[in-house]
Amino acid sequence: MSDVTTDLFGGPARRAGRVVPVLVPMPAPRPYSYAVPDEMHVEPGSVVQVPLGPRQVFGVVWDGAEDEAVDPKKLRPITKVFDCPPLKEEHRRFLDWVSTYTLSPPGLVARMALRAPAGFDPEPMVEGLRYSGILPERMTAARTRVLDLARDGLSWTRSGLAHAAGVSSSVIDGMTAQGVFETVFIPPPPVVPLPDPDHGASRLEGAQAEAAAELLAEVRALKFSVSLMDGITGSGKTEVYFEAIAETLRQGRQVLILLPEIALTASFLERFESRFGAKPAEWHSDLAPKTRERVWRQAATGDVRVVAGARSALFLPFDDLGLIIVDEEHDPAYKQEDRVFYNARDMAVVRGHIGRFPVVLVSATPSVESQVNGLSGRYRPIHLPVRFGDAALPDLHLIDMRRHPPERGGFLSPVLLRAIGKTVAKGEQALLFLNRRGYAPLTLCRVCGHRFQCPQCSSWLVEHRFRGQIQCHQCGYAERTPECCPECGTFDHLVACGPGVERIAEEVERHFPDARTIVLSSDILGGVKRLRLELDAIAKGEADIVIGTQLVAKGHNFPLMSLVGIVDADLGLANGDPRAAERTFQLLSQVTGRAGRSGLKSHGLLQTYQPQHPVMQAIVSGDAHAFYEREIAERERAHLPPFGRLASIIVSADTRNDAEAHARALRLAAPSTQGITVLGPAEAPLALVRGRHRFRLLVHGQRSSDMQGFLKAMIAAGPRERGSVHVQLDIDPQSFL
DNA sequence: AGCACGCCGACT
DNA sequence: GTCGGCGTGCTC
Repeated sequence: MSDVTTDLFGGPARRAGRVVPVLVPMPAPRPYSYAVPDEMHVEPGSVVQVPLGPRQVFGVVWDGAEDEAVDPKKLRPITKVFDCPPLKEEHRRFLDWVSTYTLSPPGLVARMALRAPAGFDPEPMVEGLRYSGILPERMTAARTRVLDLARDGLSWTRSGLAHAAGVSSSVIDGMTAQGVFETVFIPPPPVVPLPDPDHGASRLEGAQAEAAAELLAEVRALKFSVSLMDGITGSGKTEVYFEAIAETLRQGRQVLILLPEIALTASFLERFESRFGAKPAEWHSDLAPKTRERVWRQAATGDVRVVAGARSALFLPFDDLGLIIVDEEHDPAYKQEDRVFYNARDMAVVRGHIGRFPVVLVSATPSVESQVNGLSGRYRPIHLPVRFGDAALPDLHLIDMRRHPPERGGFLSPVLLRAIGKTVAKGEQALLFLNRRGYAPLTLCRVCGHRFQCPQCSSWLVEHRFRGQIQCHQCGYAERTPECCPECGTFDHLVACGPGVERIAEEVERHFPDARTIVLSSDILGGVKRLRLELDAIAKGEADIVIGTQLVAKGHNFPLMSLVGIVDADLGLANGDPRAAERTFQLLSQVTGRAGRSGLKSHGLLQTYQPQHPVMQAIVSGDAHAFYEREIAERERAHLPPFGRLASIIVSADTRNDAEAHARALRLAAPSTQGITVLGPAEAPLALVRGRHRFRLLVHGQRSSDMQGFLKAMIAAGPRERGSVHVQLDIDPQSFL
């Protein structure tokens, strides 16, 4: 190989001591410099191993501005270059962009693209067999079947051939011993078979066909675009975007389907398989290490055509990515809130822009900012109405709790109780939804008024009667339920305030002692396995009344479910979160959508003290558009995203006092800034509550450059405890691409 | 982010 | 006398 003239790092190589920048997985502000040993070939994007302090780490050879000379005495040589495709130019620009946008060190962003230790070297060849032309000494029926397959001269794996011929592998071994096969080395099999774009194509009609045609046109245009596809559950969004995937596959390009982690279910994969004849490669946090490496590598080589993954899949080193689908685009799980703070939905848009390919955002209840982008024409809106002849939507009604109060000590109104009774009597199922785990969210002493509070983070301790514990849902602190008040020592005067699912179950059992009642919440004893069993049991009709938290909102179909009761539809409306109304709308839409999917005439009843609230009105009238319009206007008034003309800053910290203190300092650091919102510990994400002296700034605004200048000044001037400032720019990325 | 170094409290 | 908590500083 010729050397000097092909040096990719500008000009002839200085033979003695070529130096390249390398991004290492630590929070340095820029790449470190390493010496390239003679005879070693590296180029920008090469995945390498380098010494860093006392250990060896993975890194990526970078490019860009020449960095100032580093003390040559510090310079150490690259240990090794991995034999894998270098990260592509567009991938590197993407990582740079994410680093700048999120104000995260580039090395930590690059680390997300290298999350497959040991996947960087090629997989070893697999030992295989090929027919040698020699016949076995004696023919048997089993041997004939094997030879019929092997005669084509292609290579087989030992177990693959045995399986295909329907014989045991000892038949193969016997033939091998007689020289029927010669050993060959074949490339390892792909992690998933190739998907066939024309495998299970179904004919789409009406609105679905029109929507698919629009997406197809975007794919064929071979350029950047963002489409926002909305339509309620059952309107066939998945079938429509499958058509866009098929077209991208026909172009020979790769596809990424982003899903919130919990939506990556077997049922989604099966749906994909029945359309394309093969499963997509999966990518999520609890993938087996071996599989993880293979998916990483095969995405890089192009052997994997479709990846369905959680947000981190966005950082895979695709060979030729041609389409990203972001399903459930409104889902907050797309936000990563530790180390590098980013929203995968927005970064997907950025990756599409850099790679010049289409991105499709999909949701039954789009986020307000995406809706705005759809309305303004920045994203192309595609609306799917309900298909004619489909199961009717549930018939939804509000229960005004001021007019139909529950009996003393209860939480279920007589109207809802009557409806449950009727449903159960018909042999159908009722779902009661309350997004609150445990028995009661607050316990207090009736004698002295003491309230049980978390000693670590100061939120209320939630009683879990079934486990005999009081727990902090913020930080995980738990203790045995005390029998007396720690303040005044009085026994038997502790009182539970407010309902949780366990308490609703108690009330239901009191009214319907003969009904089979199940409580479903994420803290269920027996974990995910038990949960799956319970869900199957419910689907088979082995329960009459199901009481569940938000985990019943997703996915599962209960064919016998004909009543949904929302115990407290107002819960979540008044928690200080600027997205409270939006989140409630999304959650309640999902839950009420659980009924009415079976052909049974079904009903939804929402208990509320605020029947006039826009969320309640939007849900029962089915007029989502009116809700969005109002919500958008509301935010415009409050200078909240996506319209904040001035920066809007949200500070959250582990105590409300800390948050207030930070906010005061921010006002001092940047007096022109308006709209500082302070969130207390209840709203602070778990990760931040756990680490002490950490706070988070959520900055909403429209222009990234302004935001960043402002933030840098503020960080320099503001209070900073051990450098642990985390910043999330919750801005529309398109406005400053 | 890791990891070493270093300085004060309770224990095999 | 040591073990071990986490504060501080460094890595091309």
